[in-house]
Amino acid sequence: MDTALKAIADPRRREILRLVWSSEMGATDIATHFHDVTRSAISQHLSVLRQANLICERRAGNRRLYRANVEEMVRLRTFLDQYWSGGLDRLKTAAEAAQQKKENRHG
Amino acid sequence: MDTALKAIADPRRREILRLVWSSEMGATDIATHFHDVTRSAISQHLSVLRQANLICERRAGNRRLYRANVEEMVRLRTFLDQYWSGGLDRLKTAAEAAQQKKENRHG
DNA sequence: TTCTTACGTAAGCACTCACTTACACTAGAG
DNA sequence: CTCTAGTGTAAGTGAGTGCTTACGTAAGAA
Repeated sequence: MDTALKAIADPRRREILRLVWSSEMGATDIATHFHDVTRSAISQHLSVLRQANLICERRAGNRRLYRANVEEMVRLRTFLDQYWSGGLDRLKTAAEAAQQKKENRHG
Repeated sequence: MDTALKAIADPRRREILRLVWSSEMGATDIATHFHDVTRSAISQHLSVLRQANLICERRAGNRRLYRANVEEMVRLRTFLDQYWSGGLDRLKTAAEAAQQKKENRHG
């Protein structure tokens, strides 16, 4: 989970994820999308994303097709959502404490 | 924004944020919460969080009270939400493309 | 003033990261 | 087999990170 979070903390990798989110793409196609960086760098970014389980790889003859692992991204999103809401809940805890007591007495 | 994302990618900093989310805490109090790391390390983590604008600092006599900058965290959450939903939208784009054309002609 | 508490910060170290160049490999075409 | 397109990977580099120890500083107590 931490690995995934660090993986998406990099803007280049987020861009890669966007590229392969809805459609499969070969590594070279992905690399061609970035003009300020080497194909090798992109390949290593793909490695990081693969290790974080954020992308899936499929081999087709010569090529390797990548697509985002939406399941894992949803898990990541859920994790963050719980983190946020956990914090937000604390903000309300004091205010809700009395309220919940009342509700309990009324229930 | 990227700075903030990298800041919360560290579990220790996420824990710190949780601590100061709902209540102010002094730096030493925060450090005391972690038994496997020095007060100095925590101070540097606080620096990172401050630079990412994720915490606010208030001075009270000798002490420095920290609290989470909820506004910034909400901004970060919104940014990620747009990122996720942007990806999910792409999943539906093909299906919706024809639909939207129809709607435009009808409008 | 001196002492203590509560903190930041510089210096150094081991490690990781993003990147490049260079090379190795695999699959198909000829 | 050779040639080429598509791709991973080793090696090296400069920058950044997380940590520690050691020191510096601001605020109040005695």
